Amino acid sequence: MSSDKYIHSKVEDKIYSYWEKNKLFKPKKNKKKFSIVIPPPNITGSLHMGHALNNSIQDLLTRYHRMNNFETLWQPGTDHAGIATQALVERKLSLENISKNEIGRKKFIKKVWDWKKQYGDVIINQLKKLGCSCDWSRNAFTMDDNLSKSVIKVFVELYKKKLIYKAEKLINWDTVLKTAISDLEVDQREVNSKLYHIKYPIEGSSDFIIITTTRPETMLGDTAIAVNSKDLRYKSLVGKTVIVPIADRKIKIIKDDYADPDQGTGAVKITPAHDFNDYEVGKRNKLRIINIFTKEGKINNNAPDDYIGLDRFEARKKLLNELIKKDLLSKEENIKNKVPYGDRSNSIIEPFLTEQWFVDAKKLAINAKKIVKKKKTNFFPSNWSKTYFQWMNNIEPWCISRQLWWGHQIPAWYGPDKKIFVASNETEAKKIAKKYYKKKVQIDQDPDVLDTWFSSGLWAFATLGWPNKTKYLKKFYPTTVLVTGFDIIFFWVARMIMFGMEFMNKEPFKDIYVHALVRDEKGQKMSKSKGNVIDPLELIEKYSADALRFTLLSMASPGRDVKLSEDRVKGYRNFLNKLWNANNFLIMNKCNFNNSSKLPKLTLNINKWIYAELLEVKNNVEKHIKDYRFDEASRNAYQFVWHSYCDWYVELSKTILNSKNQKDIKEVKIVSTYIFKQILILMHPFIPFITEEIWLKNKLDNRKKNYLMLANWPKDKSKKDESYKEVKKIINMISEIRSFKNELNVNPGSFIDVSIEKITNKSFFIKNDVIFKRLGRINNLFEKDQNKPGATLVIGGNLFKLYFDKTVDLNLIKENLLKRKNKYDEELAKISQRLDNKGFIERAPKNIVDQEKTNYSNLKNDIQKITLTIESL
RNA sequence: GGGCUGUUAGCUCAAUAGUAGAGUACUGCAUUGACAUUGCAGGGGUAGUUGGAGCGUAACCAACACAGCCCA
Repeated sequence: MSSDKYIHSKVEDKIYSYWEKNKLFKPKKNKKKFSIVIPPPNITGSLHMGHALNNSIQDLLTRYHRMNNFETLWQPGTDHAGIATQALVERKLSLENISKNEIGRKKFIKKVWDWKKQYGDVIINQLKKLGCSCDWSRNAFTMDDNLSKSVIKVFVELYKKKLIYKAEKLINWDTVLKTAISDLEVDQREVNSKLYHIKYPIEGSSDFIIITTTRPETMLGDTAIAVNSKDLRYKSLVGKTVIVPIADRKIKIIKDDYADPDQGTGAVKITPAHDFNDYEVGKRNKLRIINIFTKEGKINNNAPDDYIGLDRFEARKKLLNELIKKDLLSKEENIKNKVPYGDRSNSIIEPFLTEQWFVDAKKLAINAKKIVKKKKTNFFPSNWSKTYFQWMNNIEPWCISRQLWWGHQIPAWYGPDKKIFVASNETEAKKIAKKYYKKKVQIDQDPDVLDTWFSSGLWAFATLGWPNKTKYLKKFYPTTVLVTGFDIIFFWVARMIMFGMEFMNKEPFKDIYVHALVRDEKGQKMSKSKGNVIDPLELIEKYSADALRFTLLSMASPGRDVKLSEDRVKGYRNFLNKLWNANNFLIMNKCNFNNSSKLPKLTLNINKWIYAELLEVKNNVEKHIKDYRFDEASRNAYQFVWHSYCDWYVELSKTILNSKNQKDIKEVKIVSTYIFKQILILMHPFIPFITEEIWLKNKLDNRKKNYLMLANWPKDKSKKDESYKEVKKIINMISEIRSFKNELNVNPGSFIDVSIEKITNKSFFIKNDVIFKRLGRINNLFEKDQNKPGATLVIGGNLFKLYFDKTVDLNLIKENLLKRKNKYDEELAKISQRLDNKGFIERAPKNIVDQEKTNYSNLKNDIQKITLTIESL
C-alpha cells in the first residue's frame, strides 16, 4: 500500500475557516461558566514563542471547558502600545519626510489609526494560525470607544478619591522618546564603567576633598558633598565649603549616612536633580536642586556657557579633559555598575524633575494584597505569590502620564491660573470651571496621555462591557483563570487586581497560571541580537500548528523555563502522523464510524482492557488539566494514543480481525472505532486541527449536528476487572519473550515453539493462544514438554520452555540466565535488608511491609526456578 | 545588599518519602498490508558536595559549591 502521510498544510487553514464559518467560538448557553481574557498582545507585535506557549495553554483550557458543558468565553483583543506604536508610525512617516510636529496632533493620530487598520490585526491572524478559538466577534482594543470610556471613568473616579494626583517628582525620563516612563519600564543593566576620583578644592585652603563618581558631568548640578557621620577621615571637614570645579559653585560638605565609607573615597557628590538617592539626601538636608539637562539630555543654561547645548556624553568627555588639565582628576578605576536603560528605547534613562500624574498604588495595593492572601485568587505555581507580595509591599507611586500623542489623553483641563479640572469630557470640565471662576474662561486639556498599562489594567472587566452592566460582565466576571508569563506579573496582573478590586470589588480572576519563558535549546533567552530566535510561524509551516502546540504544552512544567528544540517539534509531528495512520487502518478495515457512538456489551478481554485504559487516561488528563499540569496531561495522552492504542490494541485486534469469528470481528471493529473517536475527542484541545480533519473526514459531524468542538468527554469510571488484568499479563509476557529472544541473538521475526508444561494456569494460555502466537511469534504452544533442547524463561513465577529452529549456544543461554539471576539476587538482598530492619517492620505502613514481603517471596521463587534451570543445563 | 528558582541518563525534563522514569539521541535487529514521520529490543544513573532528622530519601532540614532570574 502506498504510504499516506498527514499533510498539515492542506488542512489547517481550511479547518480554521470551518470553525469560524460555523461560529463555534461563540459562547453557547450551558450549565457552568468558564472565562479567560487574553493577555492582549500589542498591535505592533508579531507572534513569538512566548505568545505561542501562552495561547496554546489558553486554547487548551478553552476547548476543554467548551467541550464539557461550560459556557465558555475566551475574550480576545490587542493593546495600543503607546510608545511602540507612536515610534513606529513616526519612523514610517519620517521615511516620507513627514514630521509629526508638522502635521500636528490630530492628523498624526489619524495616521496611527490608519496604520492600525492596516497592520493592527497581523498578530490576531497569527493567533488564528495557532488555532486559537477566541470569540473574535468580541475582539477588543484598548483604544476602542468602550475601553476609552472606562479609562476616563477610572481616571476621574480615582482623582476624586485622591488616588490619582499630579505632583512634581523625580521620575525616569527617556531622552530619546522624550517622555516619562514608570519604574517598571527601566532595566538596570550591568555594564563596564569607570569610577572617577575627582578633587574638589576646599575653600580657603590648598586642600582637596576627593569624591568618586561614575557620572562626572552631573557635577555641574552638584549642591553638596556628603560624608558619613561615622567616617572619622572627614570629621574635621564637615561644614566646610568646597568649590565645584568648572561649575565654580560653592557648596557645603554635609553629614549624611547615605555616604558609604567603603564606597570609593567615602565622600560623595550630591546632585539632587539627577539621582534618586541624591534627591532624598537633598530633601533631608534642604539642598538646592539644580537641573542641568534639557529634555533631550543636553546640557541646559544652568551650566557654564561652553557646555550649554552639549550632549550629556560629550559634556562628560569635555569635562574630564578639563579636569585633567587642571590636575583635578586623581584616578580612574574600571568598575562594573548598574545603569538604567529604557526598555523601549535602549537609551540611558535620566532621573528628571518634572510634574507628572501618579497613581497612589500603595492604597490600591491594600485590597489587592488581601484578596490574594485570602486565597480568592491563587497563583499557580503558588510560589509566584511571594514575588507578588514582595513587589506589592514595596510599591511606589505609579507614574502614569506619558509625553506622547498616541493613547488616552488625560481628562484634565487647566484654567488660566493652572487650576486643574478633571472631568469625563470637555463640556463637563467647562461647566465646573465656569462655576469655579464664576465666568466663562478658556481651559486647555492636559496634552499628555496615559500609560498603556493603565488601560490594560482594566482589561478583565472593561472588555466585558464595564462600566455598563452587561450580561457578559455579570456572567463572566470574575474570570476563571488568567494565563500569563511571569515577566508581566507587576506590569499587568498586579494592576488588574488593584483596579478589579477598586472598581468591581471582586478579584478579576480565580486562578493565575504563570508559565515560564521560552528559551532556545541551550537555555538562552531568545533575542534578535543573538540570532537564536525561533519563529513559531516557521515551525507551524514546517511541522504544523498542532505539533508546535503539543510540544509547548508537553514542556510546560511548572516553574521551569521551556527549552525548545526543533527535534521535539519533529517528534510530535510524527505523533500526528501516527494518529493519521491509525485512522487509515480503521478505514482500511472498513470500520464504520456510524456505529461508533455507542459501545456494545463488551465480551472480549482486549476490548475491556482498552476501554478501561481510555477511561483511566481520560481521568488522568482531566485531573492534570485541572491542576494546570499540561506537561503531565500531554504525556498521558501521548502515551495512551501511541503505546496503548496503536502499539498494543491495534496489534492485539489484528488477531481477531484475521479470525473467522464474525461476532468478535464485529465487536472489535465497533470498539476500535469507538475508542478512536474518543481519542479524537480527548486529543482535540491539544491538537485541534488534525482531530477535526479526521472527524470531518469520517463524517462524525453528522451534518453539523455533532461538532467535535462540542463533543463531551466520556464520563464512565474505569473498571479494571479480570479481563483487564489478563491483557496486562499478556502484554507483559509477550514483552518478556521478545526481549529474551533478542538477548539470545534469535531473530525477533522468527517463529518459535513454546512449551507450557510447567505452568500453573495453562488454561489462560490456551484461551489466549491466538494472541500469544501472533504477537509472540509462536508456531506451537505445547502443553507437554517436547523433550528436546530449548531455553528456559521464567516470567512471574512461571517457567516456559522455548524451542528455536536454530540451535542456540548453550553458553549464551546460561550467561543470560546468570545475568538475570544476579540482578534478582541483588534485588532480593536489598529487600531482605529492609525486612531485617526492625524499625522498618515496626514503623513502616503495613501495606508497604506486606508488599515487600510479597516481593520477597516472588523473587525468591523466580530465583529458585532459574537456579534449577542453570543446574540442569 | 534583599528575595526567588534550579542542579536526576549524552541532551531536554518527570516522578504522594516506599524497586529512579519519559521524550530525544545512541546501538543492534526487523519489515509484503495503518504508519520509515515505522516496529522490536538494548546499553546508559555514586541523583552538585557535606552534614542532620527519619524505619526508609532524588524528595524533608542546614551549610557549601555552581547556574539562572527578580528587586534595590
